[in-house]
Amino acid sequence: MELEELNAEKQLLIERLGVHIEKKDNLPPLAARIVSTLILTGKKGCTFEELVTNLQASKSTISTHLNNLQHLKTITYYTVCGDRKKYFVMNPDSMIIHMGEMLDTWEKEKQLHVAIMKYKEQINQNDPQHEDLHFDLEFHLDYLQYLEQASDSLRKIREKLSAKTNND
Amino acid sequence: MELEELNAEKQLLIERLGVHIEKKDNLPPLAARIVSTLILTGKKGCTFEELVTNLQASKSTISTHLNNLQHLKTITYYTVCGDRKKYFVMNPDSMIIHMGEMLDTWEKEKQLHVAIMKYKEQINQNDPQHEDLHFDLEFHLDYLQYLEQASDSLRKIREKLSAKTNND
DNA sequence: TTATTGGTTCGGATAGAATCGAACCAATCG
DNA sequence: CGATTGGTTCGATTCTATCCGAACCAATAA
Repeated sequence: MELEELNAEKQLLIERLGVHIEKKDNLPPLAARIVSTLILTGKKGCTFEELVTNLQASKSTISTHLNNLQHLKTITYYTVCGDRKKYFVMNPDSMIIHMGEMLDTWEKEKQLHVAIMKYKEQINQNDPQHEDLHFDLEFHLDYLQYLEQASDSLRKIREKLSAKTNND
Repeated sequence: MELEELNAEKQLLIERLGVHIEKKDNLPPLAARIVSTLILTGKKGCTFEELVTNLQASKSTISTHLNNLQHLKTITYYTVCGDRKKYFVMNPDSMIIHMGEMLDTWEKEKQLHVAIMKYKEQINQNDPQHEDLHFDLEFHLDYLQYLEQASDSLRKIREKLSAKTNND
């Protein structure tokens, strides 16, 4: 049966994607499984109950992680009239938000490299002999350049996604 | 005194860089402090004893982390004749190695996105009505493109660094 | 009103990461 | 030889992340 097969495939992908998200975003195992489930379920979303049974976890655990993920702006929910349940879905902006955080991190990393270079230059000047022991600054320059390029690339695709999301 | 100031500056930078490395590379606090100390100390390196006193940690902790970091190829050491001590320094290839790992991760991430897209396409085909609930594949295409661009950028700078390192 | 549904909150069990202390070992020095 | 230096190993300890169960609450249904 096609349907059975597709469902098995889905479970496999949930696990595979879950492991990946767990590492990449530093999330607890079950939080990552929630996210991967929502990604692979799409627009119709999942209810609290469905997550509890599908992930075989306790209500309390699911509840806590759902709240955390909402605070992180990773997920949201919608409701339908005459139905008390919440339908949880991925936040459509989550990727854009995540990219923004990445850019901030890289910005701070750049500032750190600049600060380190300043320190190393002073040391070098303070000790003009022992040139063999002088700090090598080129690495930091190269790394800064890399961060610039990566940031540019990320900024571009973020703009592109932003435009799309706003058009909906 | 200039020297005092510079040393204070160094301690601040060790802490600041340490926190950053701890998060970025997912290392234990003390391992990250070892790495940041070595980065800010440079070619002359640090001895076991210096690390123990400077980081105010136990010998066992320092020993364990030094061994782990060597296995991770993050650090190495050199020795001088007639001196039993090891002088620990950053592995000059560590950045290149780290970039290689990053590229591998991105490659796997790409494969995951491809697998997910295949799954979603099948679901869409299997259910031609309910177009409103169909999976949106564009995001994955955009993300794949981003990963490609980022990989290219990273590969370029890796080549550049490789060439330099080999010329020494 | 009572029962059910959908969900939250809190205390505690468990497991694993990170660090330490003390005993130990191997090489050199006097 | 005995003492010191440079470092390792391993068991104990501390700390924290993750998850669970049970009690609880608020809204709707009957």
